[in-house]
Amino acid sequence: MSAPNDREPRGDGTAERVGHAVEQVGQVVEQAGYAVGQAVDDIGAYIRSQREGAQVSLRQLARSAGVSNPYLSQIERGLRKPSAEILQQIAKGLRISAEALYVKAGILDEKPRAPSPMPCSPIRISPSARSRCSWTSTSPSGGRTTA
Amino acid sequence: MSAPNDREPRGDGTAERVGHAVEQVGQVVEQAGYAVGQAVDDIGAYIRSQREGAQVSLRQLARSAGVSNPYLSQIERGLRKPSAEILQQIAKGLRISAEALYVKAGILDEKPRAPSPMPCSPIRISPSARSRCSWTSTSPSGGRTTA
DNA sequence: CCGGGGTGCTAGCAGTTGCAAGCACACTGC
DNA sequence: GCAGTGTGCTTGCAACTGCTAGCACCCCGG
Repeated sequence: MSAPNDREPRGDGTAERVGHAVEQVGQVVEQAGYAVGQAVDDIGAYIRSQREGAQVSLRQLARSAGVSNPYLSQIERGLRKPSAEILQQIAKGLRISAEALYVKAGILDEKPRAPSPMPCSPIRISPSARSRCSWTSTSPSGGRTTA
Repeated sequence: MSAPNDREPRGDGTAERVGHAVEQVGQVVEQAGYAVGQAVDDIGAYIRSQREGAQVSLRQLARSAGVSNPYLSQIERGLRKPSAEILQQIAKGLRISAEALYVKAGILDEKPRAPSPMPCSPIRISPSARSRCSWTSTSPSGGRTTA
């Protein structure tokens, strides 16, 4: 059994337990890396899976989406990070909602939400709301707020 | 009265009427230009109005949003077009929803919508759905589809 | 063999994005 | 006067985005 021996073994039986723990830590790290890698590649892999599910070639989707096929290839492989506009075009080409791609890309939350500006809307400013919207705890002209 | 005379006057009274019509056309074109210009500057002007409504300086918002203040200035003046990520950060700084800025920037629709991929979801592929998802009216290997 | 169609990817490049360094100006206190 | 703080903006630059031209490969028909 290839037990890792990167530290001094404390005893005959302890070395096996340490090796087992190290092995578990390695698995956890590996899973974390997989999760991080998945997040980075999520949108690209998702686009590819949608495209393949629709049985469409990369070039066909690129054309119907109005993006270049090399760029779509790079996006799918996670080499580039497309803008929202490109995602919108790809969604149109895939005939899915742009929001679905936004969510996968991490620029939109999953839950539908009314896009309302709050709480410091300029239309509803009143003296009491103004004090609520104060940004500096100190006086407006005070504080070391050099940019 | 400075009537525009870019065409031959047909008669003594017709010249005035032509000039009046040209003046009206000019106004319509001017309004259209204003609408186009407004659309381009919409997100920048909107961010500025929100910021001023909250009585926050450009630098204060830039810092709380985590973007550079020159860049925020450029965005407000319509000189640059920020990415969705930057819009997200600005929304956070303004304490408004990112969706509100996405809508103003034209990358999200006004109406809340569930981000569901449809109709060619790979999970729901079935023979009938597959034929519905066909992308080429001709046979898959036919057609001039050179990219 | 050839040419024609298809496929996905590589490489180089122009334009864009977002930043840091710095400027000019205003205001305040000594 | 000075120095210190604040304001918004200009400029130059590195990194990034999205593209075009081209490559290698596959399959098919003459």
